Amino acid sequence: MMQSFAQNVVSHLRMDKYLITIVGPTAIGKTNLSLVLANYYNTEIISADSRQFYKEMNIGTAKPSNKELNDVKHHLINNKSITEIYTLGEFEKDTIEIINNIHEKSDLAILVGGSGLYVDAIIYGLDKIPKIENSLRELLNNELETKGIIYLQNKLKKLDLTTYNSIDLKNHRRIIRALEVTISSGKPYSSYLKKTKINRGFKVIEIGINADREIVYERINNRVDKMIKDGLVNEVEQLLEYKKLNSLNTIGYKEIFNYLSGELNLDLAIDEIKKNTRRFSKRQVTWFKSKKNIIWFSQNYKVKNIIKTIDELINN
RNA sequence: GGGGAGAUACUCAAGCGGCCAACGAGGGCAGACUGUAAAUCUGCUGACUACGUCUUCGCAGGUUCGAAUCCUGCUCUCCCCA
Repeated sequence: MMQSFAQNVVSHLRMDKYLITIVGPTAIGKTNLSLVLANYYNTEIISADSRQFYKEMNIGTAKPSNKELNDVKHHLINNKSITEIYTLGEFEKDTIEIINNIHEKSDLAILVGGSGLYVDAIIYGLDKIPKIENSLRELLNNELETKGIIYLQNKLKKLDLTTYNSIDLKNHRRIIRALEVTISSGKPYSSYLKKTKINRGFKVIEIGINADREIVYERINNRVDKMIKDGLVNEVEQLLEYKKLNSLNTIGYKEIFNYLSGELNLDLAIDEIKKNTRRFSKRQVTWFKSKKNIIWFSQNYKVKNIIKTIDELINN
């Protein structure tokens, strides 16, 4: 018995485990590809999409259909309520745990999503930073309102000169994050950023899909039109009382809130959703372009070529 | 037919003799990014053989050292009266 246990350990150690990541701009077809691959490799899918966590948001987040969710086991979709705060750190912890569980059964797990930062948190890891009191962020947001950004900049200059010199000082989000960590932990934010290489115990194969911009834009337009047909306005109306929540500061929702409040007519709101989605997709492309390990496939990709690429990497 | 208002860069819109390649907004393009990330923020946006040069502010002339800004004529648009 001991012997077979040892053998198991050995074979387990020798067998490399993989994480396939699938990234690319919104509406490009990531969900679809992930389903095909999950079926082919008989494995499960983890979502790296910062809005698909929320169970109250459906149409506007272009989640996989219920059928698709049932066909293949999905993780981190509908796992949170819009009223909860789900941090990147928690996402990292949850995802790693899920990947390890999948790897008990399968050599390969799939992470799909358009939230570049979230994917990076899994591939490269986050430095350990203590948890922050929620009230502190509220306090800093208040100070931003009442005293202005210069005040916060100067505060940061005193407390963490390194960060002051390296971040975009016009971006209040960056300043507030640095300040809340520094104030709450008593150590400068910059002292936590060590960029330590993590060892996750699995290898990562990064797959990117993209298309010519006109094609992406066309897909975006079609998708938005379909969301409206599917009842996006009604979905957003149900969430009206939660309008202020961060989770609802989301393309497709904020524009419809503006429609419901009478600031925009519906056609204009739809155009705004399309425009904001185009800009979002551009930001995604900018982010992913800078990632050196992504293997890109263009609009005419054949799934079998992707599988061939993955298999070659695994077998070498 | 008569009277009035106006024509500015991709769009809207300031400028009303030099500080104007021309405020601002929109749109577009490019980029940043370690716990709010579908968020947040930044830069560029007349042409070029680019710390310099060239061609622009309806068109054509004129005044002036100098015009998008003043004058004349023309074209077009809008409004009012007939």
